Amino acid sequence: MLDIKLVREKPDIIRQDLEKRGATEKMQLLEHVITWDEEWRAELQLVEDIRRKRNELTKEVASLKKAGQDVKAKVDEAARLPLEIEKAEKEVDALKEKITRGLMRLPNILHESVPIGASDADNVEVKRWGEPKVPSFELMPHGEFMEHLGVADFERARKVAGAGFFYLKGPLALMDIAIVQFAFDYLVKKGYTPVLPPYMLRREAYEGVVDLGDFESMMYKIEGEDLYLIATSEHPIGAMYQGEIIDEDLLPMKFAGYSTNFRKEIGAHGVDTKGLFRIHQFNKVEQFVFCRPEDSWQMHEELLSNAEALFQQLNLPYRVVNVCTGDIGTIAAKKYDIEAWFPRTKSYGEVVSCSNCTDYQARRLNIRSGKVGGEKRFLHTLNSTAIATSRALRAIFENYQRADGSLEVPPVLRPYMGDIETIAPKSQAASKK
RNA sequence: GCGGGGAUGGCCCAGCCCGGUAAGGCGCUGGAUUGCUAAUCCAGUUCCCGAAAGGGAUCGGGGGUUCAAAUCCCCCUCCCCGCGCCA
Repeated sequence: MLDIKLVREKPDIIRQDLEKRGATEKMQLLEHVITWDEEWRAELQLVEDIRRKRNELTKEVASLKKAGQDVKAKVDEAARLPLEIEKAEKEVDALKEKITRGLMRLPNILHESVPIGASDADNVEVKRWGEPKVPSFELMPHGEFMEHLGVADFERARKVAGAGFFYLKGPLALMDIAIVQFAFDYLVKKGYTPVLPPYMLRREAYEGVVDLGDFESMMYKIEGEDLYLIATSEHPIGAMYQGEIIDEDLLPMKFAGYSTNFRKEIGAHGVDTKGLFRIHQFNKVEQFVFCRPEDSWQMHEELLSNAEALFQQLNLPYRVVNVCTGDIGTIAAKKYDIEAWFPRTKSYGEVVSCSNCTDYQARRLNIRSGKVGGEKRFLHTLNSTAIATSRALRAIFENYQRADGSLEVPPVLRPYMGDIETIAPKSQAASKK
């Protein structure tokens, strides 16, 4: 959420930003918010004048009573005021509500380095790592390959839960956990605090992290309870400090969260329908940072480099893109995506999303930093995928696929998997050193 | 699910029975003073509008009674303790 004071005092900053985004309707919304705010302040003045009159009369009544004098005249005069107050107050509340809703729909102010563009096609590549592999044989789609190896069962998952679910079995189940451990080991060494958060949040907490109006269509809700299954551990970790004031000396607070994530909408179906690219449930290690405003841009780079390090150690080629105005969404001031190389489609696909939300999320969550009793300000929040096992597994099952129909286990994962080097058809035949 | 106890400013806590300016402590910030990492004293320390003077709001949330509600009445939410159920 944007600061109303920014709207009031420096609307041109916001206008320029919306211009960059080419967001015409938002531009109109901004002008409305400005007008509503003026009206609100005028109306507020009115209410407060009446209230003041009432407060004066109330005091007079109190002192007259104390002195044992007649209060009837004053009481009669005061009795008329509540109705007036109520009327004007309704107006004030309605305007305030409109303003708040408007503010929440206005997007964050972009960092100057965000490229201008209409869609993900205009994202700007800023880095490329690794040699994209061009296989000498025809690769199986990862889902099919997993079934071929007998380590995943999508059919039976469909039978019991519907499309978009999976059973991972044998070495693949181990590999999923191995990826998580591998990522945790790396981040913990870097000073990140591991967190296992609640997998469900109450509506009120969820409203703090996302606009449920936009988001609800992809959320799973528990029937008969005020609980939503989380779509990412970013949400419970962000909500963790809702309404609190954090001592600046404790910043930055860096977390490595792990959870299963639940999402209803899984988007377009296509060749890779069978598999782990778009699913209702997946596992992810997430980085989340609360920091001082002056540190957030440096933290943003740190989060990206952590995620990069994981893909480098897995030896999965990737590129980094700076996400453009048309693709960035409303919350982030700047966003990098890491796109891993998928040799079967000979294309890069999104595996990591790394955002600096500046104070936009913190204002909505009402998380401030400072010395208690001293000056307070909204802190900055950042979030980034460290690694999502599902998408990493797809990349692994393409990049490490062998012509003989087996899979080479990435060396960095072997210590977490009983040192197996290969997964061959018929999972029980997985070979050892 | 049943019974009981709670929710007051950054934190702790008084006020509620009996309606009339939310007391006190801790912490923090600024200042004064003193020859010493300290003590003492003073001021400030929720939010909103306002250039300021000043004003307004605020006691978990919502409604009601009243000239006036932290306080009285009704509804709701959450937390804690015990019991029950349970991995």
